[in-house]
Amino acid sequence: MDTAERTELVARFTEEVIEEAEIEALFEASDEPTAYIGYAPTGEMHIGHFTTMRKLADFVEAGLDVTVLIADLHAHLDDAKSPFELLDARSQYYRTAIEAMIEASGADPAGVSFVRGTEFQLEEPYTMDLYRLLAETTLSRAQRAGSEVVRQSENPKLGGLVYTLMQALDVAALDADVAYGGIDQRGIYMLAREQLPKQGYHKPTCVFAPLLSGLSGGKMSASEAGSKINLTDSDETVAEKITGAYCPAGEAEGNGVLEYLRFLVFPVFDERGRPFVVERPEEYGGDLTYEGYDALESDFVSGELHPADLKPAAASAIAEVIDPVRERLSEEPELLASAYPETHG
RNA sequence: CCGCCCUUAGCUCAGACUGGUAGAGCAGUCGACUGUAGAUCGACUUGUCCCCCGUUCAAAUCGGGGAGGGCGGACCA
Repeated sequence: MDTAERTELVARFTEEVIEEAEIEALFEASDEPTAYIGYAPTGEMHIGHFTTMRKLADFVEAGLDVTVLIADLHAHLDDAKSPFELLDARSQYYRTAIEAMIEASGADPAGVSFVRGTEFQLEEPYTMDLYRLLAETTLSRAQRAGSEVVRQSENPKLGGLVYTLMQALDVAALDADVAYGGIDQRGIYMLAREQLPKQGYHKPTCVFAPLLSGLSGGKMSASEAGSKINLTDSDETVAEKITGAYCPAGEAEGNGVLEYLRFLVFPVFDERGRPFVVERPEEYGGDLTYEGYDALESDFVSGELHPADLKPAAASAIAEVIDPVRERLSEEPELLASAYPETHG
């Protein structure tokens, strides 16, 4: 694979890359540049995480050395979303779920390294850097950088601001050439690009995944069960949620069903060499088969493909993609039970 | 250490002064209408009124104590 192909693989299905030329330069300079993505083990993982994780398969295939950070300290620093006592359990659950998603995406999870925040964030080089950054960053700068990531409340804690600076520092601590995450992470990594060089580290290249729309329209909401599909949802539950999803005919913008197909189902089906089939009554024109997303979207936008026909097909495809992850989690029910005692205990 | 304020439905809050066991908006559920969903109509559901004790025939409401949260003041050799 040449540099152009590797770069294209890294950049596909992303929301933004800063800067693509830097990716090319990385591949030119090193045979195996490093990339990292961090997750604070807070709430249960869902399909949104899956679409973001799926890209790690692209990274691995492009020859990046990928590290996944399980940011356990962050999980508590962000408004104590995860109590200290549950950090171990949730970290284990996250790791297993993420490995399952990577594997379901067609990559070997053994090729991805896992690190927990507490393994290095309490050590001296890191903490000294943190204090330096703390001393040099204004409240409003940190506030702005983390506003899309850290929980915003009427009475914000200092932890949220420290969280933001720590994440910027994580990039350097893990020696990552590429910082990857959802587009909501943009503010933090822009701070990293701005501040890390001042502390003698290199400026990280950033790759951002899109944030998918919720099934009820608008943004996906963790607190709204019907707006997202969980990794543990049964086929029936997936079907119910997709059936109830906001899905205006002919409209691709903000259409969660189409987005799930585009960013999750098609890439995974493509990896498996499998087409996406829409079963449709003869009355409406009979079955349709799609090899790629673009053809489906143009049929949908033109009105050729009706939401009522698309939904059942999308539901079973999504269920199929999620299935191995759900299986994996159900093999070890104690993972979820101890990570979320209130809901799975 | 001192003082003041807040705590009512999943969420945001009204009701408290002038005691009679609780309301609105949003959310949610269900119908109607669309070959999906949404929007729009129509209907419906939801509560340890933060906890304990007391006054009273009767306490979300009054009195005392406590918990949690917020704000301010003081202290600064």
